[in-house]
Amino acid sequence: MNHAAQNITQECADCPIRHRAVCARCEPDELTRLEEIKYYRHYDAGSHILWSGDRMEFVASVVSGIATLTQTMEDGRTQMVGLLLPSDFVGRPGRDTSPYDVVATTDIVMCCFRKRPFEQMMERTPHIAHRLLEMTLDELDAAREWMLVLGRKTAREKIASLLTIIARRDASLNLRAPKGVLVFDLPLTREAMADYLGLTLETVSRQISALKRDGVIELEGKRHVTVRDFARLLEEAGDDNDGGMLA
Amino acid sequence: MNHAAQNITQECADCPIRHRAVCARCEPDELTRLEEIKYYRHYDAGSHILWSGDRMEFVASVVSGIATLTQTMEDGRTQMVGLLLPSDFVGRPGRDTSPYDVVATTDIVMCCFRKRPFEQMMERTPHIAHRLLEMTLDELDAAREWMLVLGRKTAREKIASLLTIIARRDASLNLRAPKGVLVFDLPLTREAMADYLGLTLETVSRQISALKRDGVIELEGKRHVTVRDFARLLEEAGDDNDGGMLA
DNA sequence: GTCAGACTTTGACCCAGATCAAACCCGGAC
DNA sequence: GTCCGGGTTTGATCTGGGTCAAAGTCTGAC
Repeated sequence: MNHAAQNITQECADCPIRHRAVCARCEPDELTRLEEIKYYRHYDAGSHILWSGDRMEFVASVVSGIATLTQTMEDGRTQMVGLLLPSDFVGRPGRDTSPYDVVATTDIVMCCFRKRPFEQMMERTPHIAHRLLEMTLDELDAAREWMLVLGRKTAREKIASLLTIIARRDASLNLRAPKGVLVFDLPLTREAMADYLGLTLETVSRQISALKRDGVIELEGKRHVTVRDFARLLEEAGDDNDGGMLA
Repeated sequence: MNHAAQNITQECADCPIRHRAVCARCEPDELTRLEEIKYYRHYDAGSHILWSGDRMEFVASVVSGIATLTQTMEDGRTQMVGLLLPSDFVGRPGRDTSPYDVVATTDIVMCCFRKRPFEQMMERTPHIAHRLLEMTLDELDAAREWMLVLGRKTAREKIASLLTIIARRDASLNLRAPKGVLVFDLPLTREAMADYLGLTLETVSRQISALKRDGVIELEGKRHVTVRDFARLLEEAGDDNDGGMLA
């Protein structure tokens, strides 16, 4: 488990969903109601949280650890369609089954709410429904952004785009690094990255080596990354906007 | 404008959103309120309905014609991230600007609702908010399904997947064809298909020719398609489920 | 009818990324 | 310490789809 994730665990110890997932504007009594129906689940690295087609009996937010959403074809080709980092929300009120495999990439703790009571609460408190719509729209935007990556970017741009995403996520939690320099651990194996990017693991490895050789990133071991010039990384990603990271 | 689209125009003449977009369960008085704030817009083929970053002052459903959602990189590479067919909904309550270009592919008629009154109505009638969440989840699923297509499928599978989608859409409207045989017009140029599939227009053309040569589809002119064996097409698409098309 | 322009097809060639194969690295079990 | 196995890197080669180029088709204006 990486350092940033541990932070989240602590930050969210009393009420994980307060963090970013559901309750940005919760009144105290609503928080209390959420407290009453919540419980925790732990999964080991590598285990399936949900299989595609499984009945989903809960919605949840990630407390610590990493999970992925993947789709798989009969012949085994797989595509990752989402990455769940601490504070992310999983599950869809109003739907019975999961359309994807949800797999724990690291040991992971989820803060769960049984679906029925959660849905009932949604009906009572419209702003939670509103917040959920907003989160779904964010996910939709992210998915469509990723369609551009998958459909039109080169292998090098794809890697840079992924690093960008992970860096942004981690950096918003990890404020220790001096401004402009981002330090983080890759939460995924080369193979998982490949499945996210529509590449092979060999190509991922080669492109990471190339970015290192060209001074875009520094690597310590196989997972620990330092980015000294985030603007440069964005350029490599073929990204025109900075998502608010650069003042 | 193709025949199916004309059908929709007639079906929806009195209240387009009643069709499938927003109002599946509307009470009569809610329909009346919607009637009061709706108006129509016409766009010519090829014109921009919204530019990326534009302020959106309305939400709308497509009455007739086709539009696309696209993202473009600075160097001109473009990726289509959504296809708007008759009865589809555009616009996101709670968001101010469009993250995508919305372009009319054919002449198109939209049934629009000014955003503010629409949002107010959403607050008054929770089931519309609920329906909107559902539609957004559908879009999210479609986007993620498409990520698998973009990331992991071959050119031939991509083309077959696109035909599958268009055939399903059109077939649900066009009940004249004998069971099992689907007949429809391609609503997109080869270039637009390429932008949807993350290919070049030459590759699209070659793969369509190949599917024709192999008897998967029949072509009359450049746009009119007959599919005699839908299961075969699904197989070519690498798709395991039939989305309920085959009994 | 015929001309212009937009769309499409087809061919020849090339290259980014896949595939196949072999080492390498490193942490944990013993 | 040594061994083992999963993850990673690197090299050699192959190929699907991109690129460049030319020709074909259709439609609508005149």
